[in-house]
Amino acid sequence: MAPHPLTNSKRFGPYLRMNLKELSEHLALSQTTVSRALNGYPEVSEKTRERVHQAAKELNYSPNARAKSLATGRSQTIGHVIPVSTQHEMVNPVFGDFVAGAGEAYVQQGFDMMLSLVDDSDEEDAYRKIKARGNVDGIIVHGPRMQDSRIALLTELGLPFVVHGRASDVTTPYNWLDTNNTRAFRRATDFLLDLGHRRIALINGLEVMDFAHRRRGGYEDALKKRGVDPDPALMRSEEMTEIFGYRSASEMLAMESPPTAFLVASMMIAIGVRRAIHEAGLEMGRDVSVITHDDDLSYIKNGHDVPIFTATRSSVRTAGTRVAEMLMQQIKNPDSDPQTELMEAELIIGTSTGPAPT
Amino acid sequence: MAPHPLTNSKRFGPYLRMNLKELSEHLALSQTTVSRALNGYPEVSEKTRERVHQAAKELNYSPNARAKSLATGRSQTIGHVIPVSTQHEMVNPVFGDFVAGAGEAYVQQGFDMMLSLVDDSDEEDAYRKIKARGNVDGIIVHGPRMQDSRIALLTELGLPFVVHGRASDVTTPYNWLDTNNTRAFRRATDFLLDLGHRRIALINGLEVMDFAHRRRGGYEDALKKRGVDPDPALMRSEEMTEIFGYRSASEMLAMESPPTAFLVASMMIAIGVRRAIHEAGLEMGRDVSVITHDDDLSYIKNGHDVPIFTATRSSVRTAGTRVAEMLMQQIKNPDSDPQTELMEAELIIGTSTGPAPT
DNA sequence: CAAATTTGCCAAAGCGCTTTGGATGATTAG
DNA sequence: CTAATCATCCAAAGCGCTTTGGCAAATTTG
Repeated sequence: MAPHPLTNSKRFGPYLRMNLKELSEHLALSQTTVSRALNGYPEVSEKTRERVHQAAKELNYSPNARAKSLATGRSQTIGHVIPVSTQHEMVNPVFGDFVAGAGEAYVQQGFDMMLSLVDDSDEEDAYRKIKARGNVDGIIVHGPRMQDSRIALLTELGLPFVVHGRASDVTTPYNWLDTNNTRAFRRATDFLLDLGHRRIALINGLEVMDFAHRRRGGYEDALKKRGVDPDPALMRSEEMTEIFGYRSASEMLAMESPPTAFLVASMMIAIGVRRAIHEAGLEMGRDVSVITHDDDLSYIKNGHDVPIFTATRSSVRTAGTRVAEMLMQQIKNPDSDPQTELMEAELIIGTSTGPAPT
Repeated sequence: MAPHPLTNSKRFGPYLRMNLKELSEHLALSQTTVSRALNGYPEVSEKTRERVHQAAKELNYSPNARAKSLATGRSQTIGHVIPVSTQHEMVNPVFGDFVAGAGEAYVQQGFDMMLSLVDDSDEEDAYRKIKARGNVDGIIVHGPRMQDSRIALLTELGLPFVVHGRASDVTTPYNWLDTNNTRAFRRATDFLLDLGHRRIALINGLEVMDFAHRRRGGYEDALKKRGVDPDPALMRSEEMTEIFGYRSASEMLAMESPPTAFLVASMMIAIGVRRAIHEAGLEMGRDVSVITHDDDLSYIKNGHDVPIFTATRSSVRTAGTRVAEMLMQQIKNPDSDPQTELMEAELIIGTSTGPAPT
């Protein structure tokens, strides 16, 4: 009845954009055959397939992703959902490396990557919408908190997902990949205890975040096991900026009984702590020891050959790749059991630690 | 003839997902009317519109984005294309802030954001494919080089785009937003010259990148205008990491005639330079001055109340927002003339600069 | 050499939406 | 009271692809 409003001249830019119909007419074949040829189905002779591929390349044909996705029900797209609230998870330098790692995995398997900023306040609605709008086949959940309602919601929605991190309070099984934060910080604390330190400060990330909560757990575990009482005056928890590290350390170093060592949650914090130590006229590694967690970020490397800081290191970029692979696997095989993966951090020894001053 | 393979039970997860047909049957209305009601067309009575909205909310209906986009020819999605080559632009901490800023603008106007990693080697093919696949309405070009073939290509393809930065060698008009890098570094250099510094080092980003090239231009301009010959031994150019800053400064400070001031291209470099200065037993701001460019990143703030470093500051997050807005504007109004915007950086005075030692 | 397979291709339906060009009944004008 | 005008709503086509079920022609089989 009605001609469709989008005429060719409107749809195509100044540059030609082929569609399947045109390509098949050009080849004097049906759309079916061309489609099958391009998608590697067996019901087409090698000669024809060759011809089709040739023509597709010459005429610069790529199938329209939206049409394809509508027809197949799969979008070949992964969503990364970034919670935005007071703090912006995304601007965290860690995010860049994570996403870079994931991106590599997507490219390999022909997936696209979509970012969505979601406000904490209408989280539930947002995730429902993502499902309904249907432009992703699955999502990666960033920044899990200790108790995170998103996991139950997504399970209920039946939208495949993998969590980067875990939510301590969720007991139902789900897909996650996490660093063994507890163990890393227990080891780091042990290392400092072995060096004779007893007043060890913890400068941590926000402890609503699951990873920060676990790190603190490891730290306290280790202290208690040696009969050292965790001192609340030596613990801070906030967003992991340089300033936060600087301020915390400055203030603690000014205490009557200052810490002799700092265990901190990120390179940025560590850099701030180092500044505070210098400013106090002390030397790092001699007067005060520092251990940091190191996400092995490309732009904030912990030294080149010799590490600057003693650190618990775990590559967040590798994590990104693995999480992406897990999700794509899950999408391919929706009935498979939930996968989990725990990455161990390695303790690398730099020049920022030494025996406790006597 | 053939029933479609995707049955309801397969398409829907365990959770109900409404489509337009079902919604309209539920309301005893045609799909046309429901569609018009939801999209605010006038040919529908207020009472009906009300009913439709009500039902949509109750039944948790959101239109399928892929179908909608196929029907309208618009995808409501912006692509961010990240060149990956030796270095990974994306992992640059700047990227996180930029994308966060852009993301906010997208949310406002109901756009989605898609990231694509594109290898430099098959750039042309990749951009063609992006156009053909048609899942973005426009793209944002990151990391422009001095001569950047992407601009001509995209213009030819007729795919709306905005460049974050500029390409010096491209003379045809196109949409861009840039910081006035030349001016910023000229001012910074002038500032140091005014303080009596004559041996001023430049620790720059990769100079194939347009922004770095311009910064160097500003620096050299200022020097020459005062009759100071730019000394190649005082100039370095590489990826802007902490290590690079540290190494460059260490080496230069060990020269026979070391620089008395450093002009550097990023906070990370500056932090490395500071480390080198401390390690050399010098004091920043007294023995050696440092000015950095400061992108005002959320996680690498240049001090709180009092800036640490004297800096040329320009918020990359604001840039992200503006670029996104420009692109959406351009998409809405494809025939409008190319827009350009030049952001001025402000010079903020911290404690890292002082008169040249005599 | 006829019958049973196999091979290679095709027409048409369907994915879920928008939009065109009516149609229908209510309202107003002549 | 009839004709013209509106205000609402609808059927159906089309966006560009995949996939089902068929159907000739070529090949193999008995």
